Amino acid sequence: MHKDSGSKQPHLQHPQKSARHGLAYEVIDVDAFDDTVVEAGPSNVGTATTRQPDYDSVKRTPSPSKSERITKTRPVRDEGAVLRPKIESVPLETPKYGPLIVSPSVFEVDSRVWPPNKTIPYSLLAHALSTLTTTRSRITILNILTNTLRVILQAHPPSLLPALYLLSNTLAPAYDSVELGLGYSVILKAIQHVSGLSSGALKRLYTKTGDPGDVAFEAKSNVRTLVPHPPLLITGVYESLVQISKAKGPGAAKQKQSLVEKLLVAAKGEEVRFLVRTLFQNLRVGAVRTSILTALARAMVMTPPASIRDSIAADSPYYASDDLVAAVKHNPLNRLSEKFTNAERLLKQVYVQHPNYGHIAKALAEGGLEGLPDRVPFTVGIPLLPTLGSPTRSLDEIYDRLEDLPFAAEFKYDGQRAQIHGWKNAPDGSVAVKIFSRHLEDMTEKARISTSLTSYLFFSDSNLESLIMDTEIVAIDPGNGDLRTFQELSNRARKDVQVNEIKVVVCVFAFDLLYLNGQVILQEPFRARRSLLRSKFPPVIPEWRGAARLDHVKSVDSEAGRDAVEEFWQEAVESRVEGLMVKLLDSGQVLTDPSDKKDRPRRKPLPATYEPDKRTAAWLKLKKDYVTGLGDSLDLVPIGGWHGNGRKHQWWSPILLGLYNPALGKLVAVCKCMSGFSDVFYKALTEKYADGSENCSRQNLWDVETGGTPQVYFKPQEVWEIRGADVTVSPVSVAALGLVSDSRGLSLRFPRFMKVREDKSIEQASTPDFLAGMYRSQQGKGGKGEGVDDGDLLDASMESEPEESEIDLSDS
DNA sequence: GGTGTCTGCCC
DNA sequence: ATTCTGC
DNA sequence: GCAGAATGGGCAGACACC
Repeated sequence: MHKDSGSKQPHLQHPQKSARHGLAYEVIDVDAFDDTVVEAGPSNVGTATTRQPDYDSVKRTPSPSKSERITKTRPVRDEGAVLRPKIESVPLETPKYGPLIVSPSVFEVDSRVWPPNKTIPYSLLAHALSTLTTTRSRITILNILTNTLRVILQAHPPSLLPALYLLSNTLAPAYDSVELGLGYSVILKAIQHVSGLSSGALKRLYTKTGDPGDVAFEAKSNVRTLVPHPPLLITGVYESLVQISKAKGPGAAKQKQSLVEKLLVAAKGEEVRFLVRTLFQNLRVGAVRTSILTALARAMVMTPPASIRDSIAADSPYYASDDLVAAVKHNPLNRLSEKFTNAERLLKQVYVQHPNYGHIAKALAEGGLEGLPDRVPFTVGIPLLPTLGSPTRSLDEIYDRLEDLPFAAEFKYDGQRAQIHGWKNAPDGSVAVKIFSRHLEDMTEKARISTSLTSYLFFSDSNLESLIMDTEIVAIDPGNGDLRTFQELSNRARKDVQVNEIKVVVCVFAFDLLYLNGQVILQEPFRARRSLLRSKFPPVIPEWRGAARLDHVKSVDSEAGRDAVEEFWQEAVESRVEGLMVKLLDSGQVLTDPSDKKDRPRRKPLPATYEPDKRTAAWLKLKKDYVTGLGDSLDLVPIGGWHGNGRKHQWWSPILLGLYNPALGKLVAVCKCMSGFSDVFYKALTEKYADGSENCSRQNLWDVETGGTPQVYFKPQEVWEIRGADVTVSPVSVAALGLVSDSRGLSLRFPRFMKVREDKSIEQASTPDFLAGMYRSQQGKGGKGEGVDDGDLLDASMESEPEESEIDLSDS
């Protein structure tokens, strides 16, 4: 559910026929049973949660059928070996857990609850996650996670890796492309099947809670299982998820659903909530990745696994002796925090260069923290997390932040980030290439053409042994090399790419070099890395027009003077690029607070090294659409909305926005928007358009034209300024339909709310003609390449383009 | 076999 | 991607 | 300033359904 809740998702709008396929269950009328029925019993995990089951929405179901009201579900087939403990028997009762929400210095792993080498029940994680939801304090969150991992490290180290995956909403390293292939549809069918509730009841629960895990928890609290299930184990749940990910081919959806149902049937109490959140890959407990790494480091400091305990040196910078732990109870300001800091820095450094929990968990079990970077090293073929840029809003701001430190300003192309690895294999000298996306997915196959280019680099330079390059892959015109749009790049095939069937020609714009011939060069300043990149890898324009080109990003250095930089920015604005990336060339020092005008302002070091996983202040991005007056602004009317999820569940979010079509006197939907609203604004908005009030209806009362169907319609009455990066040709939008394409409308990329236009009435909102003009004006820039090429675009040359002054309505 | 739905992943 | 929020 | 959360448009591919 973390992805989309609008028209693309059913959003529980289409009641499902009650699913009775897959694993056969008997749905049993609850009235047929009395309290003597064997019950799994409410688990005693999650004592910290304050949520209580609320049957309201179930009771309010209009004339519920018996079977959908309160039911029991009895599995009539074997529950599947995956969920069964394989080695030793595990007691059916959930263990009594002590509180995890205490300082690690006073927390003790209770050996009565946790005898060594017993597999750990999933209920420990559910308990931990449930405890996490009671706080927003970073310190407390870290304490809870640290204590949880200490239990695992002491009692059953083999559970560590699956626990890390379950806590981090992942199944495998990103570059291993393991996917659950589960989403809204399958999971809700499974919940429906297991709970026996109608889809209408689930829909009401979902609207109320805004969380599928909460829906499952409440739905299942109505169900009492007849057969007590052995407890879910951390290892077992993880294995089940892997099973789900492996279901492929015809019948896969049913197979996945059946595996989900087995998990749901076996889950008790809070386990249900977090299991379902895990299936949605959105745990929503305030801990994603950094917190988990930090907690793992701290857990290792305090409770190293037995396998390495004997080999710990007394003077280790990482491990806390029993004496130290005892001392910290009386004097918190001792060296424990120093050890935490050391361990965190070490573990994070290792992870960002080798993001693989499997390798890290194994190395920790075998040798602990000491020497970890040697056992989990930087490795060509394994992606490192990329450096990211911080947004800025003007060149002035950039000069304020970097002062007179030299920098390079580079074109920021609108393509796809690609980290290219290439190396020669030792035995036969064959060349291997891997290409990774910004989020470290392996896209070698999709980027076959860039893979060939990389191989070519090795063939043309026999001294080349290995490389890792940071690049942007951009669609280009094969004839003249003109830049093409992101949308066109997206048309590339992603699987089974045949080199002789290339439809989208690309240029690989290289902008950084991280590794060369066995040498890690992250620690070199950008000037040195760039110089190596330029000298070792000159541009390549192959003769065959379908082949990928290699080029360097267009750039200018600040040493050329501010006028040259200003001019370069103007060039970027006029070309089909997103803007500039400004990068510090040499490490230096900058003001802590550029607006601070004191005599002796504080300064902080600013390294020009490659900083994996950092949104560094040494890389500043300046995008056209951040700059007032340059981006595409539309004045749109809020015409509908959806119930939000998670922290926004009490508000309308996203909001559907419309253009005003003066010819029809009607509003036409363009896009949804969920960004740019403050909580205060949401609150006021949700009150103004209160569900059921005269301003808000389930029916399309005000006759607006919508592509999809919002959950509610708003009475059109106000105008908002909405900023976007680009106008896109949309397969779903009905806005400006027929003006640019007969079959497709127009929409907005990266829409966000700027402000209410108090001065405008809805008749003064932007029109379809205006939007179409904006699109054409955008197409006119940066060469002649057409952004969309499937023949249904209308000839723009006959239409008038709006004057530049008409484009920006943001201020007048 | 064609169309629609769902999912994951680019930005 | 963008943006907001709490710590 | 970091970390986390909510969710935008839009594409290909896999599968479900008819």
